Amino acid sequence: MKQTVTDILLQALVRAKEQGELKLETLPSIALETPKEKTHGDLATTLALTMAKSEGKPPRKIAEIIVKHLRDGGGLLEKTEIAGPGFINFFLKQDQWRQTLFDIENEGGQYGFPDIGKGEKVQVEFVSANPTGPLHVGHGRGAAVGDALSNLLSSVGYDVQREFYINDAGRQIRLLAQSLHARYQQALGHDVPFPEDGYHGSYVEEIVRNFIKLHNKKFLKVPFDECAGAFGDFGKEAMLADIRIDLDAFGVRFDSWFSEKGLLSDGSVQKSIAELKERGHLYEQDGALWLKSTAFGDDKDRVVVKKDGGYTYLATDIAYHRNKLGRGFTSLVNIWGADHHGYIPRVQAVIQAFGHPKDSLHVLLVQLVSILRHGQPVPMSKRAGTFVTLRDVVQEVGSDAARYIFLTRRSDSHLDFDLDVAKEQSRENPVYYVQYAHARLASLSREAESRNIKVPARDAVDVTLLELEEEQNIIKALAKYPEMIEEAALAYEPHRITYYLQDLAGLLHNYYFKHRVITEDAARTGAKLFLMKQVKTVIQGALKILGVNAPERM
RNA sequence: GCGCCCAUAGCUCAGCUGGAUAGAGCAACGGACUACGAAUCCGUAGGCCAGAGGUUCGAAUCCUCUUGGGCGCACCA
Repeated sequence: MKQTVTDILLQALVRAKEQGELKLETLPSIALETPKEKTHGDLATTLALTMAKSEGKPPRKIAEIIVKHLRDGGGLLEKTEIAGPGFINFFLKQDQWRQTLFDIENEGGQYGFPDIGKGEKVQVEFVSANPTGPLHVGHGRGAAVGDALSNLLSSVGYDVQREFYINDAGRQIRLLAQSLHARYQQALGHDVPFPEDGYHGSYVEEIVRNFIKLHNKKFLKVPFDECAGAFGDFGKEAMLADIRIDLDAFGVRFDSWFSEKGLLSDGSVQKSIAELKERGHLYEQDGALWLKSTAFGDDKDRVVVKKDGGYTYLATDIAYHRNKLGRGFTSLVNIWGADHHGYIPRVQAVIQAFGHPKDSLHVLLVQLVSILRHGQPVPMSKRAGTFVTLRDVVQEVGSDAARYIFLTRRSDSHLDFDLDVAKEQSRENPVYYVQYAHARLASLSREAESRNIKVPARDAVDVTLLELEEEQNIIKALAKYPEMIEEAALAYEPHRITYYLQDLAGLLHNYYFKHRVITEDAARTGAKLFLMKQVKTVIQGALKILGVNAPERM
């Protein structure tokens, strides 16, 4: 619809040029928007305003010229008017709007998902928590955002892979091993000190209990350095199993679990470094090997191989991103905690050092989540082991509420997660507000069915009977859905879907409260049921992207 | 000290890559259940978009500075 109007405008411009009324040295890009104010029409363009300078004419004058040359072959437009300083407002014929109802009827769950990806391979890497402790709410937010984004991208035609990067190589795992070792000794009666910055959570003791069941006192007299691997591996596997359980309960599944350790053991790191050396992006200084990342906009160069011969974290990340690029993704999306933002220029430098454009990597930052109870923040400290886990939250408020609330903000803004609100079953809780709209519609169709009233088929419905203002509003909202989806996908902003849903649910509730759907008027009832059916389809599809259930009953 | 992000109603936040009179929810106040689900709806009030300059037909949006917050600045992971 938007495209058609754009075409009409373009043709008008061409005609105006032919008749010498406009200079049109460069063809302007035509931006159409939907005005907030209804009296400003259904679509509007600022074309005349933007052209004013290059044409050397007052914008209203230009608008008049354009409008004069408009030819609406398809009978799309009801009227066109010039307003304000030179806006051109288009009023569409009602049929145009109503057509969207048939579009939804025809396309069903596919409605609103244009194929913009065209099968391009995209990878979304998210959560990637260290397997040294349970997932906390911050990870949950990352999981919700990553999963919804993946759903969104794959719905618009991208071939999406979801990957979890396992940081299983470094000091963290060693620290976990030390913590386990200490608890192991303690559990078996040896009073050994607990490592200074070890993991204090009670889950460590639980892992140790399982360890003892398996190995008994086998490692009691073994020096730590000789059994670090055994403890580390056991701990890692236990934590990963735990993480999978939590993610599963949260409805998040990964296509791929990628181990950092593997990059070291299979020689990838060495190969990557060799390649960068060949490309001339590495140099030696002070006994260390540096990446010349400043060449790509980083504010300082970074060490890759330390003086002592050890690799930095960047070294494995170089290998990891080289590996990703080698898998043929045209676009990589990394979802990171916001505290890693300083790391972005470094990794983008890596991408470019391998000869890929900077923007083939998109880093989405996810801000921290503060948990509130009764409006008061719940204190969290990782050191003291008192952080709120994702498991706790999902158990308390449910997966739907948690996921939805995680997606009610832009990912890079702080989020206050109030447990009491999340459990509340009212308008204050956006999940219920939207789910209730869906359940209401389900209830409505049950009601219609019980009265033996059927939703009419597409060729048996008279949608011109949908004349009420509230019905128009709903239809327009439905027509805007594909646009919203496309924008959300291109901007990597799944939160837009929650806002859209709240808006649509609001329109539905408003309408539903004011007007009866099922009446004595059979034709009108049919048209309304048809409309309601399409609303339900859209709500259901949007919730599916978010990974939230669309209940038939609540 | 350098860099990144943020500042919008009392609170929590949207604001669609510069558009027309800045929007929701909560809280406050006042209303609506003899009909398909009141887990809902309607109304009122609430703003110098942190401040100051600039860019232009037009700025919450872009640029500069100031103030006030958050976070990064390792041969840690």
